[in-house]
Amino acid sequence: MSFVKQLRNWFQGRRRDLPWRVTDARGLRDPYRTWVAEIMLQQTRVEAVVPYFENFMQRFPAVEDLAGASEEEVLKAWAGLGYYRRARFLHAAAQKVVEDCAGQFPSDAIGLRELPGVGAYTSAAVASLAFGERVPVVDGNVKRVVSRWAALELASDAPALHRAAEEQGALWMLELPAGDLTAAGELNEAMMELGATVCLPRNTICDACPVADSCQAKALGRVAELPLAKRAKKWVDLEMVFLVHRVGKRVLLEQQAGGWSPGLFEPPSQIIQQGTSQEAALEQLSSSSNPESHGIVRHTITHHRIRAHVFATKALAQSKHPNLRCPDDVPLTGLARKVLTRVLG
DNA sequence: TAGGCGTGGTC
DNA sequence: TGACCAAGCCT
Repeated sequence: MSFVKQLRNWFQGRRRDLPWRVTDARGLRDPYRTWVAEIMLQQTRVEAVVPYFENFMQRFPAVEDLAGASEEEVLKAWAGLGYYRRARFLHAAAQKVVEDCAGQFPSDAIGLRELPGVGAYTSAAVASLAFGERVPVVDGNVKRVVSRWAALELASDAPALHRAAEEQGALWMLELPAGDLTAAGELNEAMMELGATVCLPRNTICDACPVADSCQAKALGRVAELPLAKRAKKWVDLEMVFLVHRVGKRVLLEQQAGGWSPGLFEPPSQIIQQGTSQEAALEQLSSSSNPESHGIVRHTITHHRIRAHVFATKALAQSKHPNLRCPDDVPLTGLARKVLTRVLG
């Protein structure tokens, strides 16, 4: 039996009963529900999505309800799911569908791709599941399955693996029986279901795999190695001291000349060099009396992991210092915001 | 194109 | 415990 037939047979026997897997008489799904589910599922586990999806559908049963809601209402229904930009895009896309398309979703992947927040994955998922279009989806699951099945020596985040999965998926689409509107969506979901329940990142369950007999990685005993690990970030750990001079509501802020955020403002800081002490670094910043410790804030920027020791003092020698600013008046770096929040609340 | 975005689960 | 991951997208 072919890969496609084996996979479809397997999936038909064990597809999970999920609230967005509701089909009409033709076996197709409602595009609105499908779209909302796929956006929610981005980088988010099925179990986490289910209650949010059901609540969302109750609150916004149709695309017109979503388009007519306020952004605050939408964000409230999204609160806790994370990646909140998804909710704003979802809201904007609903308004676009209602205003520009009379409430009708574009019926192919190319058209769907025009909606904000809808990328290569989501457009293919909705097009295949709601419209029967024969386009392959490529997500993390599909890439893992393909990389093992074909024993590709590629990292999980390599663009070449994404392309290979797309090409292989397009070939599998060609094997589907003509005239079957449900086949493409079913194959796409079967690939993802295989990756999510059997062909796992770790502890892969090859005994339960319907295509183990044609899997190259299994034949080579390399399932656990593929896809190759993405190159680990070379983190540089940095220890810093920040001193926040306060005079009333104003704070001493220095504009960055270079560094990570040229032009932005931060309180004076000092990197604690290897072999030197926090106290020594602090003395570089202030000759004034005992600064008060406000603990440590952590921040990550590019490949640096920063632990910043935060100190504050109200005793500034001359209160007419030119660099005294209201923090709200100047652009602050992300790290400066964290430091100031720690001191000022 | 590499990094940022949120949260919860796993080891 | 912290690092890493999970149905991506945008800039």
